[in-house]
Amino acid sequence: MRLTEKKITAMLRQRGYKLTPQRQAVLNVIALSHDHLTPASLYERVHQEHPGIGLVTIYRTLAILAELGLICEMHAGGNCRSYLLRRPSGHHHHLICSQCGGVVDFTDCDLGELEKRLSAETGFDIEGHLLEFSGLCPSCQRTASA
Amino acid sequence: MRLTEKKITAMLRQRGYKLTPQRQAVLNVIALSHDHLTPASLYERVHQEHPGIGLVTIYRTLAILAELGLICEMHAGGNCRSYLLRRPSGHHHHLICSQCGGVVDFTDCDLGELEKRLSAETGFDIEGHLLEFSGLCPSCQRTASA
DNA sequence: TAGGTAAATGAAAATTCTTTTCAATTCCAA
DNA sequence: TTGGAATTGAAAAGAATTTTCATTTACCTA
Ligand SMILES: [Zn+2]
Ligand SMILES: [Zn+2]
Ligand SMILES: [Zn+2]
Ligand SMILES: [Zn+2]
Repeated sequence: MRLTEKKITAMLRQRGYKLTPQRQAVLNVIALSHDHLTPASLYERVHQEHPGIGLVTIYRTLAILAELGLICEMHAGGNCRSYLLRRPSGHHHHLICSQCGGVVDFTDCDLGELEKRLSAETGFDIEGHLLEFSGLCPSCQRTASA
Repeated sequence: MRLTEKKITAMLRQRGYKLTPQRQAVLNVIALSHDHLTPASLYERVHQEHPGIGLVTIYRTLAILAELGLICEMHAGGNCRSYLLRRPSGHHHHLICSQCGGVVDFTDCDLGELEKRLSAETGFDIEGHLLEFSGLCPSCQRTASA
């Protein structure tokens, strides 16, 4: 069990959510994974170890984690329902490998200047931004060139 | 009929697609709209003028437009199936009003430096990026403060 | 300017994907 | 322990999207 998972279980309890074995199993898979997971792929992984756990529980657990802000939503590959454990707690973005789905976080997006300029040019009151980079991770680059 | 729509019908023909009244109606709505539209909202608008046109045709037309690269996919609001006519033909991004859905394009994202830095730090071979700003357009700001 | 033909259409059925319902079970604070 | 609210899985319901198919239509060619 990782530190991140401990923190999460604490947060769950804090909000009155129970810590069931099913949730632990789902959390474990999410916490240990470094790629983004769809409900279906998460279910697949969880199901291997715990065949009793249903897809409904996956959806419900994802809803709770999203509510608590513990997971990040990914958009790579045109999929709006792919999630990753939130690792840096503050503002950050993701670099996603288009081959293996691996994700690396980065925190300094430096979009302040651009935002100011756009705001001035368009009159928009800018509230937020979505930024993601995609490419090939070092490991997948080797595979590709082999 | 706008210039953009003329170009589009030409591209359609070029690829062997027929120019049916149904497609013209769908194109017309997309070309004249400045907000992003989901298949359902597009259907709703098209249906008002042309009640015979079915939702299936909307989906099929969207698929063609996407294939030809004539529409942009939006991610704001967690919806991966919201589209907008592609206005600048080159690389560009969007500024989206979270209230009315209006979209403004901008072309100079200046992410080259950041991309270089991330590439050096992570070893990723970066292929592309997704960038969207969201906020309130001038008109919706007035409504909000009233 | 017909006529032939491949493409397109709409309705309905079939697939996904996601949420709701509900009875049975389980966590956990007292 | 035990009471009670929260959670679970199965099944049903609902929403979104795709496929199927018989019929119609655009548009190239003669
Ligand atoms: Zn990779
Ligand atoms: Zn940022
Ligand atoms: Zn607006
Ligand atoms: Zn860009």
